[in-house]
Amino acid sequence: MASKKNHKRDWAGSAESHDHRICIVDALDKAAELCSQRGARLTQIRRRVLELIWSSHRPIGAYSLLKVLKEERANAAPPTVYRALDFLLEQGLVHRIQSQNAFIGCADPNHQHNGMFLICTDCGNAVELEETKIDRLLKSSASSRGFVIESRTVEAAGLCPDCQIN
Amino acid sequence: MASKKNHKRDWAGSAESHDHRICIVDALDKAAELCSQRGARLTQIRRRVLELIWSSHRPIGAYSLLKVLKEERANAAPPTVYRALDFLLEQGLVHRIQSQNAFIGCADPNHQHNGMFLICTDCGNAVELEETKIDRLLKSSASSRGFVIESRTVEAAGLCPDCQIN
DNA sequence: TAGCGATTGTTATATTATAACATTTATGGT
DNA sequence: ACCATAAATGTTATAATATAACAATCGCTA
Repeated sequence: MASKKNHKRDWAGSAESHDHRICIVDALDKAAELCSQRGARLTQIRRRVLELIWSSHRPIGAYSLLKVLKEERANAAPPTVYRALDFLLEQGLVHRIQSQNAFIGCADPNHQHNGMFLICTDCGNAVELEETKIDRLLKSSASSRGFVIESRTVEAAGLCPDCQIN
Repeated sequence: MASKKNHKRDWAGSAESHDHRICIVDALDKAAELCSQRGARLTQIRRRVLELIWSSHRPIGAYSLLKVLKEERANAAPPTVYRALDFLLEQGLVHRIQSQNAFIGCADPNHQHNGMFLICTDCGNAVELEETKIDRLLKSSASSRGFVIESRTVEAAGLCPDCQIN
């Protein structure tokens, strides 16, 4: 009957590897600080959406966010979420995972960058990499064809250490 | 009045850099050969969808394909296109461009691989790279975290040589 | 040529995302 | 404090992408 596992235990993510509550608080604090420095307004909605996104290390979709928001704010609608996401993306506080049409918190919002991710196909968790070498290679490969890169998507799917055990 | 250019001339793509008709014919021939070898059926619909995808070097969306198909086959519907796309993706004859929900012909269908692309934000053309170094780096970066990659997406957006001129 | 699996037809619907316009809220200048 | 303004949010509608489910047909082979 091949029961499909669906880990709560987390490689990147939750109780067993770290206290995720701190993860969330840190992310929100840093976001508040950055927005303040930039004169950008981290409103209630935006802050709450960011918090929801940080509620796990799994990318989360716009309509999942909406579902939760609706319980708290009866008039939440798709634009409510998408506008908040637009803001958070602009501020570099979250990244979009193109292969999933979903969103995840940025690990290092201090400097603007496109994320680079390892995404577990089993537990769903994602970790952000910073591999300057890959960017350099990609840039030089592009350059050799006269192409100038403005942004890029790098997403790898596979099995995280925890999920390989099974 | 900043008129928006929209090149027909092509870096990767059409009349000025190569005879694209040959491009299409080659792709279809190779697809037929591969499918035959594999005992996979390149039916009329599948062949036609592949041909439409190869009609330019721009990634094309499922509903653009559908629009054309409908002119030829009154009963074409979304599943018609998506099934053909599923087949072509399985056979490695096309790649999905995640950042655009669109599809493009595979430059080298002989060996199964995920594509790696440079996509011009101006003219829309895409070229497929093969950078084994990037894959090696990504693999080793994943490996150092105990992660095993099964597939990946690498897409860079920017300006192709032609479109930088303006 | 009967049976079977693969392919296609058909209808309906799920999921993701944006357009357009109305209303409310926050903020700086006076 | 008050007003003008821009920014943010509310609201309704719809566009764009993708899949589910079941029926009909096709093509191979036993």
